[in-house]
Parts: sequence; C-alpha cells; structure tokens
Amino acid sequence: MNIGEAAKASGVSAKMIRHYESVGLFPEAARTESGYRQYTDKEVSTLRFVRQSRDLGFSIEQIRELLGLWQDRKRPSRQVRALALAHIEELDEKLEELQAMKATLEHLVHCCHGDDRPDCPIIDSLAQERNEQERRPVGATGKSRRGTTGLRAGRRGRATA
Amino acid sequence: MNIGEAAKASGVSAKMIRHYESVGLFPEAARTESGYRQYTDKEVSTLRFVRQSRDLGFSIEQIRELLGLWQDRKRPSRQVRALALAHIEELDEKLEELQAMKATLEHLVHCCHGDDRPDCPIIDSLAQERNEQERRPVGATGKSRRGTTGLRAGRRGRATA
DNA sequence: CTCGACCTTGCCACCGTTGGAATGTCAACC
DNA sequence: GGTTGACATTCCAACGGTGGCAAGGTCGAG
Repeated sequence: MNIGEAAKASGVSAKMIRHYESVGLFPEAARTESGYRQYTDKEVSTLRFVRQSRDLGFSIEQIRELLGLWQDRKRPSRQVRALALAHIEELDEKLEELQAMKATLEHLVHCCHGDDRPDCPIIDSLAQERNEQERRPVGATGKSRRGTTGLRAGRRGRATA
Repeated sequence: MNIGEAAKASGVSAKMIRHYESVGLFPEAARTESGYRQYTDKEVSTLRFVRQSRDLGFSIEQIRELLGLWQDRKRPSRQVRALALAHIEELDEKLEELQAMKATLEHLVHCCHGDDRPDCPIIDSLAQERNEQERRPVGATGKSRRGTTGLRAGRRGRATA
C-alpha cells in the first residue's frame, strides 16, 4: 500500500504521515526499491488511531504516550484514564478562557447600538485603561499564569487534501 | 519613553511591540539619535488598545481593522459591532469543537474502570474504525469545513517578561 | 572607566498543518 | 519504444503569536 492509499484509508493526509514519521511518532515505513513508502493494514490502523486522537485534541506528545499504552497490552487502564482526564482538564481551561472572552464580547455588543452613529462602547472599552484583575470578567483565580487558549491556529484537514 | 517603559505601561511586551511594528500594525516609532524607540502616551494607549483586543481573542488582522475604526472617529458603530459579532461566532465554533471533544472524552472516561486491568474502552475507541459522521458526537452539521479550534498554541505573557 | 540595565537587530523554537517547488517512478495507453 | 498523468520523493516556507538567546550599542550612576 502506497502512502496515498494509506492516507485515504486512515484519514491522515500523506503530508502528515510523512511529518509524523519525521517527528518519530511512527517508525520509518518500509520502502520499495525505488523509495516509496509501503504500508500494511496494521500500520493503517495505527494511523487511524493517531487521527482519532488528534480529533479529540490530544497533542503529538500525548499521542506518543497513548500509542505506547496502546501497544503495551498489559498496561493498567488507569494510566489511559489519567491521560484522558488530564486532557479534559486542559480542554476545560481553554473552554473557560474562550467563554470569558465571549461573555465580555457579548456584553459589549449588547451595550452598542450598532447604528450609524459613531459612538461605540465596544471601541471605548478596548481603549480604556484597565488593570489585570478587571480585565478578566470570568474565572481567572490567578492560578494558571499562562493562558493557553491558543486561538486561531487551524487543525484538521480532511486528509489527501 | 523607551520601549521597556511603554511595555510596562501598556502590558504589551517589548518583544511584541517590535513585532507589531514590523508587521505594520503600528507605524514605526520615533527614534532617538542612538536608535532607541520613543513612545508618547498616545502610542501607549494604542498599545493598550491592541492588548485588550488580543485579550479578547481578536487576531492581528482583526485588530488592524479595529484600530482603523477606532481612529476613524466618524465610523458608524455598526461596523464595530459587526466585527465583534463575527468574532463571537468564531469563538462559538471553537467552543463547540472543544465541547464536542470534551463530551466524547468524558463519555470514554466514564466507560473506563481505570484500574489495574488492561482492558480500556478509551484505547479501544481510539483504535476503532469509524466514519466521518460518527466521529463527531455534538453539533457538526457539516457547515464549516475547516475545524479551527487550534488547541495548544499559547498566548499571553505578562509583558516585559 | 566600568558596570549593569537597558536598547538594538537577527535568527531559532514552539505547535500542527498546509503549500509549493523540483525531481523521480509507475502504470497504462498508443 | 515513448509519452502522459497520477503518483511518489525531498526540502523549504508559511501561518499565529510568543519566547529565548546572542552579539552588539547606549545610557546613567558609581
């Protein structure tokens, strides 16, 4: 099976398959004499595993761990569960951050007439001087220093794209 | 005012001030004879404006527009409102995506005993073959092609850091 | 004069993914 | 055989936004 077929079958683009290999998420694939990568069904399921994991938002590093746990058939399910729970927490942090932004924005939008007149509370608010505390309307107990929302980055891509 | 002070005053790191300038979000700052950037209070408030916008998750390009609207004192507030609404929609898409991930994960975690035994529904699920539809448990009417969650990227940084 | 704190530019790293260029290979058709 | 088109290969760059480091210049106080 060539890389293109493997891509279609797994839902991971050929591009990303090579990338994952180069990053060491995958062992190097077997090659034909001319250098084409060859994939077995087993490797395709591994690819599919990676794909599903990424769809759930796991990072490459986390997937590396997941793959390890998957291949170790004796590992306690506790370990997998812990990994998943940790990821849920990450998701929660991001959710909170996004929700906070949304809430603030909705408030501002609510305050703005949005007509032909130039005065606009949204712009005014952005221009306003504020201190650290006031700026975060929701949550933010000051625990996690570095916000990790990481908006706009773009993932996914239907493979073979 | 040197760049360091401007950074402290605005909450935008010196690094990012230079970056924004290089990207053209800012006009080039005035310089001393020796080449140090000089900032006025007015420029600091612009910086603050940028900072607040970023805290609300606006992209550089959106901020560019916001700045334009801010400086044009005659623009109808409708325009600003529209920009904000558009951004809220973006946030919503991301929220939905994250929530879908979380829901799936929570379901899986719920199904997994998480003990010393090796059998684990989480891993099993990741390994499973699935088609496009089944993979997305929430929302996903197929409208927006490119998922834009963009997990893990990391923003913020308290300035002057 | 020297020291430390600041500034300058520039380039690299992260994250994951996509795109392109330039080139090589394979299978099918005439 | 030769040509064509769909594949494959590699490498390099980009996106967003931020941080980090290095090699140098500048400033003010001691």
